[in-house]
Amino acid sequence: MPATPEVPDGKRPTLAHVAARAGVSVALVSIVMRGAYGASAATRERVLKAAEEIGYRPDTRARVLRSNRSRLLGVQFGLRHPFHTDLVEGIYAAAEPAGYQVALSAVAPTRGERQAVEALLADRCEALVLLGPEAPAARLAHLATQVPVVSVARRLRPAPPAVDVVRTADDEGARQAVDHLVALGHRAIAHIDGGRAPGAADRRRGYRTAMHRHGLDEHIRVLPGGLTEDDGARAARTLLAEKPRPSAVLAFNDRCATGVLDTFLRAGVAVPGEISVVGFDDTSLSRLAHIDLTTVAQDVPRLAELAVGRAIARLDGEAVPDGEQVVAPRLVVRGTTAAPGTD
Amino acid sequence: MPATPEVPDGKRPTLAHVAARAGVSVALVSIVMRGAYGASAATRERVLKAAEEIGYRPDTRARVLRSNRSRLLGVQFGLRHPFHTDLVEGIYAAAEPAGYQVALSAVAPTRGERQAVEALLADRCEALVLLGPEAPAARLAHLATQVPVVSVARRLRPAPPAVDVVRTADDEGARQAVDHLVALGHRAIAHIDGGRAPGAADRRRGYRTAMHRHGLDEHIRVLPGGLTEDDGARAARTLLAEKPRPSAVLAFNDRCATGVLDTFLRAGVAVPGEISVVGFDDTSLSRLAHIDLTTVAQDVPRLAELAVGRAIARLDGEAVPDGEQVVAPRLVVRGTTAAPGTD
DNA sequence: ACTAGAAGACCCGCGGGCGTG
DNA sequence: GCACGCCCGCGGGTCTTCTAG
Repeated sequence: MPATPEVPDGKRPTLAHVAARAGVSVALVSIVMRGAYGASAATRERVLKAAEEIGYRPDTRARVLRSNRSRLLGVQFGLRHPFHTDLVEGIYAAAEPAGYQVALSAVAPTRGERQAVEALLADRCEALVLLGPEAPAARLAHLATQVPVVSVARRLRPAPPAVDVVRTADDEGARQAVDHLVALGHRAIAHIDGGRAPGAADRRRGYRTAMHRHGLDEHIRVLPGGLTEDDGARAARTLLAEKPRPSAVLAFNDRCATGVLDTFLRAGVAVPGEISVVGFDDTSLSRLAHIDLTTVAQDVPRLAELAVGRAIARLDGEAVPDGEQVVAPRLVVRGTTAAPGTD
Repeated sequence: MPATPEVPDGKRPTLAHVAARAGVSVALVSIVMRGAYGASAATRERVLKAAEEIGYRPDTRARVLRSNRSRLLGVQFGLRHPFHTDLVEGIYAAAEPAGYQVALSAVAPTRGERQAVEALLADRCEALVLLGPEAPAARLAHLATQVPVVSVARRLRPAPPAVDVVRTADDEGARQAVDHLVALGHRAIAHIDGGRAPGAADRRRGYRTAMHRHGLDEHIRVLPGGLTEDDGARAARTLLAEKPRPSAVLAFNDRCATGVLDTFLRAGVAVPGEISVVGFDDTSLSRLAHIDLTTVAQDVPRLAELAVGRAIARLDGEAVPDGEQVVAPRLVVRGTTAAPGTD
């Protein structure tokens, strides 16, 4: 029996198996598998053939162990947030061309942010990209002492040193929405907010400031909301019960806006005829033909690209200036907004 | 200068650093970190303190390399499918108590199933749990020669050897929906199908069979649909244009049903007054108060538990009988179904 | 004398077998 | 019998060395 059997039973083939089969050294197989310089074309072909035949597959875990780099980006996200899943798609698209792998760690009912991050770190991720993290700023700062940390869509005030923030100019987005509505002729514009959700404070502030600038202070109206459809529906029911109803509503996000829309439709309140509705995020939800929601788009590919780029820059030891990267939002006008009283 | 400096600059602390700091051997630290037997309480405390101080964190990749088991379950899922993300939550809940970690690999526009699976395998996952895989059965069979494979929600005919299938009795679910509608007095019940999506064929067949059993052959009507809201909306528009409209619609899934609902609402067609709508999956979408969709529930926790259980059983070398694990669906009656003509 | 191609030693961080006091 | 240390190997990358041309 040979020292290294060609077909290792139920076990995973290794470099040694390939080497034995191809009749070369292990080191040479390593060179070939990495596509590195130092093997002749003929050998290369023999080795690749042998690897193919026994179904060899490089073991990333062993590889990482040796080379001190893992080239792994850890991403924490919420399974239930469409905005997060959209971002994850963008992160894959940005990371892989840069030569980085992505490790996903979801936040779920049975799995908090702490666990999600611990898993990523134990897995040797070189940097952490956290989508809408709700952990205390101090915790993020502590993490950042161990590994580069990028907070996406969650502003941190005061900014802890070394924690990068990539976010949309939420206040500016709210302003664009208000400007649009005012230009259409609206005056009584209400805002259904996101409570303590990441970004909510800025959107609220942006709304208030914009209303003030238009001299509409007396129409400022912030209703408690949240980030789910139910939150939006609840706030919408409050509005329905009112005598002079606002003629337009800016919701915290698209999910919230969807809840508002649906509640109005069911109550026979025409949108945008009787009331205009604006969302936030431009998730796939709002783009659907039958929702057709006017919304403030976050530039997801750009956010993903910046987040990945920032993490990589830190890893490459570039002198990255502290400070946020703020991406401009863009209002997308669709079918849920119109001049008031357009019935 | 000591052989192993206590604070390894920017590097990750290892067992050796902890050992040096605590003044014990590396092996002993290993024992303590694993909570294994063989260390005195005093030593244990000293070691843990040292580890804490320098921020030591076990390296799963090295650990995996050493112990031939990785205790890692690879999960492939679609970021855009709420049903998948719900399942992922269930898989976390089922796997972690059983002592298995979960590795997520998403299918995205820039990342096909092939890439997703390759990443999982390179990462040394011991088994693969594929949610609604669309790869050819032959490919799945090939994978199964290397590692246990569980296909969730995708039936395989003929069943390849060694590929486990965990799925809902889709035909039975469609039957329950039809029975419910017939009991309410409906006769003209249409089905918006899912094309070639996993499960679509069975739901279509279940619908046809049920209609036939009720003597409603002449009312059988299958419209081409799909798994997104837009697909549902498109089919709904087709129905709107018809003269004698069906009085009820069974949609392929909840997303599709949502599209149908919205289109009807916008057209002023009352649901369930003029037309009843039934979805499939019971995703969080349908449970929302303002959608309140009657739907066929898939037992997500059970599916997740079976999928994980099956994978683990294979890994434990249990003699698992080939064959599918079929989970019963359960109709959840909510607000979108009623007797016909209840206006 | 110089180079491409190939081989061997050793290391990464950790866990287990076996030994020692 | 308990607490602990030494040594080796998991799979693969890197550095050094050796050989043939």
